[in-house]
Amino acid sequence: MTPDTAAAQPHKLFLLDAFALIYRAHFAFSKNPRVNSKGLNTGAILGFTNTLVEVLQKEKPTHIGVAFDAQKKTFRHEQFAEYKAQRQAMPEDIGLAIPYIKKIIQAFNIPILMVDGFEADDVIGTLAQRAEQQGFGEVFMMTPDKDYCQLVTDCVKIYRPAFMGNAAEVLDVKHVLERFEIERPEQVIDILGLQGDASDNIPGIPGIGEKTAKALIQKYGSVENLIANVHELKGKQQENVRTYAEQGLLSKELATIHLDVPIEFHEENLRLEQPNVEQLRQLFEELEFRQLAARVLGGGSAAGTAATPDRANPRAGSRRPRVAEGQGSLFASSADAAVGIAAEEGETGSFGAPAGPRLTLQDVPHQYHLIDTPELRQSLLKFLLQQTEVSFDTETTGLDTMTARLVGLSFCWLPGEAYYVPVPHDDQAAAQALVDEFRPFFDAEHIVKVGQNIKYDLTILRHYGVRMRGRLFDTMLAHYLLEPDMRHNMDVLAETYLHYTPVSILELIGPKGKNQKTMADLPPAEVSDYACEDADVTLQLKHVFEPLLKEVGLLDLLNEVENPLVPVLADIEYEGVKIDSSAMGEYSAELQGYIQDIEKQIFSEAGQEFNIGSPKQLGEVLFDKMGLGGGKIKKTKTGQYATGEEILSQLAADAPIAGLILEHRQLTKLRSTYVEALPQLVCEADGRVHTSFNQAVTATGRLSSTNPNLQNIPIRTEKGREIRKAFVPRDEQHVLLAADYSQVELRIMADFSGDQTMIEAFRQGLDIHTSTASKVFHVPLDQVDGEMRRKAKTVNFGIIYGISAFGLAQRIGISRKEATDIIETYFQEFSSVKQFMDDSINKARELEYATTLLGRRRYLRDINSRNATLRGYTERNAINAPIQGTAADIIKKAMINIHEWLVQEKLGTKMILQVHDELVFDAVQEEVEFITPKIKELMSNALLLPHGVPLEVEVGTGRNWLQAH
DNA sequence: GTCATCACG
DNA sequence: ACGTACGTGATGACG
Repeated sequence: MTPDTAAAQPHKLFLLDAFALIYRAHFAFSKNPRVNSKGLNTGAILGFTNTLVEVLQKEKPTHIGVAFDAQKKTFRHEQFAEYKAQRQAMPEDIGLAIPYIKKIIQAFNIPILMVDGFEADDVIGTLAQRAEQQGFGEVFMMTPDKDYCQLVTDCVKIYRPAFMGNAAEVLDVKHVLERFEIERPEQVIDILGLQGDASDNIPGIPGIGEKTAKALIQKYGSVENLIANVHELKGKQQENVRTYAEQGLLSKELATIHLDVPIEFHEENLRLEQPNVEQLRQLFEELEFRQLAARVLGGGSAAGTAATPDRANPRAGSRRPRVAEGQGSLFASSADAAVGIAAEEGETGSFGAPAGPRLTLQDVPHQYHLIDTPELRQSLLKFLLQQTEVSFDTETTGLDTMTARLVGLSFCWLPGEAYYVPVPHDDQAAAQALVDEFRPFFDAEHIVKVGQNIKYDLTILRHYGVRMRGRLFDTMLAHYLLEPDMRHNMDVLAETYLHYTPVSILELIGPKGKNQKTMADLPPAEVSDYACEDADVTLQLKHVFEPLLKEVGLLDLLNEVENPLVPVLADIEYEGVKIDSSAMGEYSAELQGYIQDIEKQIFSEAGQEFNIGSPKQLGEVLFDKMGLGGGKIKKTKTGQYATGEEILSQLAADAPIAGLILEHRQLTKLRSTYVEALPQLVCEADGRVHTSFNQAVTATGRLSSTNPNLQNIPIRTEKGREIRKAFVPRDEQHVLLAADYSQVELRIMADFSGDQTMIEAFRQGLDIHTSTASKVFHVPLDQVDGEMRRKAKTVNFGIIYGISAFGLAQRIGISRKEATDIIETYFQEFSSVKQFMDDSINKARELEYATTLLGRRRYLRDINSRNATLRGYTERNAINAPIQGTAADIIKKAMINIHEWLVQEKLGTKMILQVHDELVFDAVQEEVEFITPKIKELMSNALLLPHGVPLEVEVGTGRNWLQAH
């Protein structure tokens, strides 16, 4: 230790637990994996390196080391054969990542610490203790793992790196003692010894969880002392502790971090050195960590520093596989209409946004053409009409389809070659004329139109009178079927599947702000490359996705359901729904009156004024000031008082204020979310509200609705229902017609399980909840009372969701024992249902996904997880996803068929909403009689269930949505 | 931007 | 023994 450095800067040692950090990083990216152009999953590497860089830059350690677990078995395996036995093999992606991570650590000149027979925590613990004994400054053990809490002292702390939005956190002795409710940090191992740790396969003692463990250690201080005083315990607990005493001691031993690892602490070995910049540069380049490279190595002119290696990248030329399809090219060579590449160079980095250089188009051979004369347009059209498949994209002045104006059109039928047609956006008549020039293309039945989120383009063109014909192929939906729980942003798809980084729109029009530019503010020549690239990338994505879909049997679902649904949804959105704004205004005033009234009462009950809408203030008033809750006060995971429905309902029995708050919540919700918000979303042009249906967000295949969400308009309470009266037909000649599937999900479950009892009930047209109640409570149908039916209904829903006794007990307010009995009886009566649930889980365990009737998949990669909570959640998904997803398949099919029929019959009735099991129509009154049976028929027969359980549809009409039910 | 809460199927 | 029913989106509060 050199005296001068010691004086200048206090010592600060960081010891990193490599595997713990790597695993965490890997799973953080599991939702949107990062894959480089060689197909290597780089999530874990990037996550780990980011964490390392962040700690170096922010915490400025003077000393640092990274500990890895030994490859060989450790002493823990010898002590306890099952230790980590159930732990799954390391995911392959992590295995491949490790060598890179080690190289990066070495390039940083940071020592890697590894001792045969020991795990990283032992190594870190030993070094930390020896450092402290030598009077070294501060030591931080960098890990997300809670086992380390046992080691914390005044000098040795845990550093939990920033994660998923949470800031970095230092845990010191005080934190540990509070969290575990203990007196000395070593007692952490007593707690862990008793409660066990499922993920490490430390058994603990049966019957003891977190709470009991804390209580027992508070009283007895240690596992040993607890066992010595076992006679003081009662009943089952005493028996358990006696029987499993040895297992408890062994568990404690397993949880103990050993501080006798044969490793010396020499501060000079851990001193932070300068990194080997050249090695890092090479590694980052190989891994394609451009932003990170710029941050760590570049600093200043990011674009300048790394542009050279990228341009020299030997793989650059092969980035865009050219697929020889489509025919003919408008230009013989690129010389004719090459668009300014120089402009792009100038643009790069001008907003300061992208830190690293991105691959620019000059890396690849492409020909993007600006088509800006009548002659060129005619020529383009001629070529377009010769194709069977063309991708196209619209450029507009904004994202709001109701107000956006068209700025340009791009087309592509050969990968690498695209055409951009600027539209005179400041002259409506000229714009219309230009669109009309291309009408033969839009009308062409023989051309498959390919697009990314093509519903948007359809809607824009619809405002120019275009009704697209011919088949559609949406790359966003293609990816949605391949990876339903990921995002489907085109730039990310291009990176992942084409290993290509498109020009970001940010680079083109700048960041959001008050002077937000639009495409209309740029010269066509600048928009051209961007627009052409979008069409080009989209076409290439289609060529990647199509074979992938075929391989997994999803191509039919895409072509028969998702793609044909696009124009249906576009029409629904375009049509919109009429809202009676003045009725909303009146109701708003009425609600406001109730709210003020209740507010006064609440303040008088509380004896003070406060913000009722702030859960924080509310919790303080209720529990601190008023002392409600009688001891058992629940907190949320962030440590605030929980004040949810459930809690307040319980309090309402003895504290009137709780009921008032619930009422206040309900009314303010209705006011702000619906009554106030909806009239503001009425479109000026046509006085209607246009929601957006998102076809690619849910994991199960359902649609979702935003802006506004019209799938959650109130109906369950009286005051909420009132809002539905403001949803009205377009005029006196129309009515609202609502068609609902009755109990689709239960019917699907009955059918899938083949349960004869339940199928018979549906065949006979019985009320399914009453019928269930009769079976479960062993009473004749006519003796089922309301209470029994209510319980049976809850059970039926519970089944669909993957029931648990606890959940059922909570929901119908009975004991867990009673709930267990009900479930048991249910499964006796409906034994095939039980079989179906087990089969669903077993099948999912094998495949790691679940499927719907039409083959839609939901991946369930955690179904074999050793984390019981996660596994349980995934198992419930294995049961629910096929049911919910099949219901979605069915109604989507119905929508397509009904839409087609309405168009074909040239009817004036329009479909205007979908609410999962319900379709709403703005129906011409004279057509009602004609369409009602047909809609019923098309919905009932949209798909046939394998065992033939019939689908029933109820139809109603009225002067508003409420009446229509 | 995240959290807690609550509207719907 | 864990923790506890499936799927969404909008809001106001707060940092």
